[in-house]
Amino acid sequence: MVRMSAEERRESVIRAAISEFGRGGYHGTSTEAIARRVGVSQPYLFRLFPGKQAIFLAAATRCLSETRRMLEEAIDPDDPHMSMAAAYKELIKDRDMLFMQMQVYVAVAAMEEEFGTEIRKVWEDWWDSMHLLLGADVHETTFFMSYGMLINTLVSLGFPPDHRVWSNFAP
Amino acid sequence: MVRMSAEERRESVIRAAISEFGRGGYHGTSTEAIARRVGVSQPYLFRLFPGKQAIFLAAATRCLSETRRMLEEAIDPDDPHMSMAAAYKELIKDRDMLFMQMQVYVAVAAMEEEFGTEIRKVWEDWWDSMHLLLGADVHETTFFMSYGMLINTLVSLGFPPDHRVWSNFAP
DNA sequence: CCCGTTAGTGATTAGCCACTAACTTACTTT
DNA sequence: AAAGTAAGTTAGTGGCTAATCACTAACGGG
Repeated sequence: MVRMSAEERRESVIRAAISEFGRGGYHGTSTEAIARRVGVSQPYLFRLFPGKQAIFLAAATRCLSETRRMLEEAIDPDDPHMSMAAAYKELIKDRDMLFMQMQVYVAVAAMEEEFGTEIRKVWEDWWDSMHLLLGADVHETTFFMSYGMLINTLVSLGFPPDHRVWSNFAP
Repeated sequence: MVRMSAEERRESVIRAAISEFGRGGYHGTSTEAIARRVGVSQPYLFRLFPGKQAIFLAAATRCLSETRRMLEEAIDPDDPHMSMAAAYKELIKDRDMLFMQMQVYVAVAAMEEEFGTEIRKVWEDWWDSMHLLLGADVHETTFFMSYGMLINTLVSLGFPPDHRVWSNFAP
């Protein structure tokens, strides 16, 4: 048994939660499954977090801000178009994170009052950050985020990279 | 009590399922809830469909092909860009359908083997149809579908129409 | 080395949910 | 009107799950 500080454990829980919720969604994931992945008993999660919703919310915000951070690092403001491809390629690598992103969107749709306000804020910040990086051009920003969302969809649906629906992304 | 033919009932079930699954997702929706909305006892669903998965799959394919049909009707091949806005506006009206679309994507991600093959086929057909309508220009098609997926996201997240993340869509 | 604090567990429970079996009600056909 | 068939119900079961409670093991400071 490895003892950790509560803060470190919470960190592990968030990472595990991103993977588990990413696959099963909010309702399809049991706290048991998360606990198992962390390597800790299920009741202990409720000492680290007030409830399942809190775990999901922590994982959700982490997922979005982490994704944002990766994009910020990958984009070159001097040549946004060229660096965009590289940025997306980076994102696609982490399937768990990408699935979780989609789960966040549907979770907000389903549980507006629980998650809406907080998640919108994080997403908004992300949008603003991209907006600045891309030269504060609304068309450019919308274009960029659109592509991201389509990629999310294509990955979620499991289309192989050589499928024609991808044809615009690998020239 | 209103008696219907099994076929008519199945139709009602599919419509109810789109609404219910759209909100709760696969795991967050009980067959009880669907039955209640249809106005029928819960066990009877299992006479109309072999199981919950079958209901979801029927609702999922219906949702995608219905969405496709609406777009096909709304797009004017002579002026795709102008008609696109109108097409999307039409789609956004039916929140249940839009939410269901998102739920389909995450459901495929989570349950590849159950839904993957069938859903990919329907989506592929949709993509091909748009591709033709838009003059078989890969850039144009990708652009179009991208915008659609971003709109899905923004609606799911519940951003009000006057929010800046929408600024590119209401010129 | 002891004792307060912090990390962690085992057992349990109330509620929910997909699915089954056995039965009833209503329409149709002859 | 009887018999057959298709639409629908009531009652029930086994499995799972979020959350609680009472408890134990390990660390660290004086």
